[in-house]
Amino acid sequence: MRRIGSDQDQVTVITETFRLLGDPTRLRILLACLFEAKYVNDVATEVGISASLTSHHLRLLRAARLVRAERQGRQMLYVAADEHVNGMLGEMVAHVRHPDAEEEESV
Amino acid sequence: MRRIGSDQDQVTVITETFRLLGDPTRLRILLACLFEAKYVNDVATEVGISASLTSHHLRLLRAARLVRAERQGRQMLYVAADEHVNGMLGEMVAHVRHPDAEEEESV
DNA sequence: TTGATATTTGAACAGATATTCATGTATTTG
DNA sequence: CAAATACATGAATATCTGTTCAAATATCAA
Repeated sequence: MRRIGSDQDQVTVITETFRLLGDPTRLRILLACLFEAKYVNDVATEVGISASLTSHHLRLLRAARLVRAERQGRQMLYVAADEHVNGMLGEMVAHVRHPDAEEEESV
Repeated sequence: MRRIGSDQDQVTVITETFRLLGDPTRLRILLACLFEAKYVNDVATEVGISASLTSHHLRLLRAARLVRAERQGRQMLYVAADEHVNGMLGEMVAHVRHPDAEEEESV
């Protein structure tokens, strides 16, 4: 296995990407267009927020290459970027669902 | 594949965990005790921060079950929790290293 | 017990950030 | 052209969060 974290810049990029996923609204936006491409307004409606806020978040997700964008007429199609995003979310779900919690602690 | 994100509470827990990984200092702490258990002071020295700050972060990582703790005399051994953490970091690294960036954009 | 080491905890502050609202831009339709 | 639709953008703000410092706790040694 390759050592992770030896590169300083890489840690910066990684944390930036994790940080983006660390907001409930933004994660719901990403999940909304995980399996199928969607328009901004549809995402906004599905998540239950304004189109403006949706656009703000999509811009950040796009800059981090977590979603890709494509114009269709006057609408914009957004979809989750690559399969690593999917895999990462899968591992995270597996971690959260982890059964053998030797000690639970309320924050 | 199982659908992700249908459960509201699960999204909350997942974002909370992602948020913890989204801080450079905290991620470096986690990386420091990824492959071997380490004492707080050693982690602090390795990362280059105070023991106090290290302890603050380790408490959060522990609450999210990202690390496990074990007392050894008057020292505390911390180590990354399960293999999902490793897998998740691997997928994230793969995403960041992704070659086919169709369009780069500066934030 | 007293002192030293290792870690934890709490409060306070400074900086970051998600959200809202108003405005601007692009694209299509009449 | 003008009007309408769909997004994007910028500024302002209220909240959150990482960090520091001081003090507390725990464990061991003498």
